[in-house]
Amino acid sequence: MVALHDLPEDVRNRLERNCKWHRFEPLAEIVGYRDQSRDVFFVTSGRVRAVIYSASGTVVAFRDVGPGQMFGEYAAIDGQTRSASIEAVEHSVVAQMSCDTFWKLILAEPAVAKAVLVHLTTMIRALSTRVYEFSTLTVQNRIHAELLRLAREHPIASTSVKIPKLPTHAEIASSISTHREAVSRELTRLARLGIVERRAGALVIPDIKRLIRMVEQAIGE
Amino acid sequence: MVALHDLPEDVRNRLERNCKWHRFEPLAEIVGYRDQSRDVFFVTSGRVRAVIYSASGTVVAFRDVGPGQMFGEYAAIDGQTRSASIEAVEHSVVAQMSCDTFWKLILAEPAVAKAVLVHLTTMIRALSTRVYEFSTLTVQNRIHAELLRLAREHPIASTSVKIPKLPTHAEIASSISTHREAVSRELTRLARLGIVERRAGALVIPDIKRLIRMVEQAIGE
DNA sequence: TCCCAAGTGTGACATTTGTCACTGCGGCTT
DNA sequence: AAGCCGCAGTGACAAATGTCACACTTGGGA
Repeated sequence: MVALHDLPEDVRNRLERNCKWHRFEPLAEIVGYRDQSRDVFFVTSGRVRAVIYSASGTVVAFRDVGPGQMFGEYAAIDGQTRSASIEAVEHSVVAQMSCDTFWKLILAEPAVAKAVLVHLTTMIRALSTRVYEFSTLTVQNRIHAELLRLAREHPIASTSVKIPKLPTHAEIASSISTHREAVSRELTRLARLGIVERRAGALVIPDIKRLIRMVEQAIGE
Repeated sequence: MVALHDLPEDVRNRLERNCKWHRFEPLAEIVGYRDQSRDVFFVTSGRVRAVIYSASGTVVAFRDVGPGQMFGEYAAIDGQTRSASIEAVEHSVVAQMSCDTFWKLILAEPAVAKAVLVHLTTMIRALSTRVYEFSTLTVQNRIHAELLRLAREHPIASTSVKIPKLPTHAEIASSISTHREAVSRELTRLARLGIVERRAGALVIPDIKRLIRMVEQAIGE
């Protein structure tokens, strides 16, 4: 997370005056794939998502961006076209900063430079993992790995983890490159095996270590 | 490319004294996947490759690093373990710089900071493309796209491009997540269609625009 | 309350992709 | 010159994955 919060107050104030603020409704497109714009955006509230729609209708989801996080940084940094579309998932408020201001900020504030560098390597690692999983894991195992990633965002209660708002099957599918049906079937299978329990809107994993073992075994095979 | 060449000479000399130099034979492992080291390396001559071997023997290739390029930067930046193994492909000479020196360099030299930022976004774009292609293209189309990428590294002679040293089928396969056989078969098919011509050790693409059209059509479908 | 839309569950089937097994071809070594 | 080795070519088959069709569930609005 790029922590603009930690900047000296006068710097932050000046930056905020340099931003344009926008609100977006769900499904609104904020940035278009391959656009030539180069501004950087900071999400204040809500949630937006980086996706690419192929012409045949397949949706590839790259990442979700929530409060305190930024998007649009790739084009701002390298001057290329937008690497993906950004669309609002929820009602969102975002601040728009020009690429020039962003560069000045990076070069003037070492803490920002560090944060951006770390942020970029984090993205690289996430994408590498995805490529690696795609190359070595079956669809089933990718679903397990994705469940584990979702679980890791929530606290462990003794051995069990509750994922309160499980994304739709279609959303899960589009982040691991498969189809809704495969996710549905696998969840049913995992439920039969007692590895997950489906509760209204939520998913409970009674024994998270068991899932961890399954994933580790799949990766190390 | 992170251009250390462009630094003032005194800075560069000091840096070079801070580096340890190494030579590696082909197949030597320079950095191990998940190691905890954090040094950055610069390739002076030769070529090294970032790969992960799954326990089942599948090889996933991430990128090749040649003279003037660096590797090991992710761990140096975020302090995590190594994201992949690095092994020498050819006899290579490599300079090793400590993570601390690297950070000082970034923070002291804006040109270096910029270069590293651009380099990281380039990596992100390459990985995103790979994820996108994997999610939307068939094996055949991924082979076409990879051939096009290889072709783009070489000059166009009127309409044709010659790829002098085509990587082995197995190498191509491991950068697009498929198998040697698929590459072999598809090259045969493309040769029959007149889209490629096989010459001793080289591959000629007589009409590069035709290949470009094929790839664009596949992506936009 | 009822109905609709979005999301889900599941079977049957089609297609793609991977696996195995074997042959052939250079180039290089002994 | 013979033989070996890594890479390449290819057929037959197995397995994984995707597609389609349709029924069911559920949680808000009208």
